Amino acid sequence: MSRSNPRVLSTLERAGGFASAQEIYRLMQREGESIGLTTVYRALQSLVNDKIVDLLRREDGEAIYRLCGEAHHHHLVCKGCGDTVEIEGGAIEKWAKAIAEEHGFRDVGHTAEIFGLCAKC
Amino acid sequence: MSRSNPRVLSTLERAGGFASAQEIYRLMQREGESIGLTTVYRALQSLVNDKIVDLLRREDGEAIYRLCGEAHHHHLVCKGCGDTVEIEGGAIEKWAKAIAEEHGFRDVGHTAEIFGLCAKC
DNA sequence: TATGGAAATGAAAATCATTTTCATTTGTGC
DNA sequence: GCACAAATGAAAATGATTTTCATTTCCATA
Repeated sequence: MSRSNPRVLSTLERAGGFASAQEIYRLMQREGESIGLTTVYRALQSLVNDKIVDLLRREDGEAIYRLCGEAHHHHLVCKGCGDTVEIEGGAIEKWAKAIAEEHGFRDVGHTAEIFGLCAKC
Repeated sequence: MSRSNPRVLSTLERAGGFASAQEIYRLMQREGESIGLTTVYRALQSLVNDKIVDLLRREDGEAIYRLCGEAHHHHLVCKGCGDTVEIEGGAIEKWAKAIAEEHGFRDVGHTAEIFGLCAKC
């Protein structure tokens, strides 16, 4: 039953604990690992079932997988050059939690991103 | 320039202000409206650009469009039933602004969404 | 050590939302 | 009426994800 392929999990870890199925597949290829795309998808599904990774969505709808418990962070992205800064979101975490509780929600996650023009652009 | 087809907007309203492009298309077909799927997509994109509707994602990644008020707000979305609550984000506005300034960014916007399971699910 | 079946694998095809292309139609000002 | 821009939509392209199915790998047991 457990199709949680350890090579896929380890690649996700190496990717910074955050990547799409396609990215993981490409990464494994580049590293000379022999694996099929189908297997990557199945392994990720299995990891989600086992609650070892979270399934989120990018803005364009593509599925991205994140290791559970991975300290998650947010991004400050430049609209001009695409430069990205990882930021801590302590304030956000509290805000999300408070709002969710207020409305009776549980099992709560969130996404937050800031975008603008960096100093250079 | 304005491709905000009024028939599409009115169908989205009739659908309860919440539907996917495919659903709107099917609904219009069923009602005997003659329209192409492409036009539905273009009209929705245009409505999103004009900030007349919000673009969200279902669990499976499909885009769903939702009528929204003018005021900038955030969403608390139920992963189970898709129920959505519009929330004020005063804290977020300040946080985003502060972080952006700290890194020398200007012309700043942000996105933030909270998701979880609502009381009913 | 064989062997039989269950689980895992992956290539290729299928699916499905969305976007692009491009030829045609519609609308508007002159 | 006429020219030209904008709108339309059918069909093809795209891209992520899932399904199919034949093959391979494991593993327990004879």
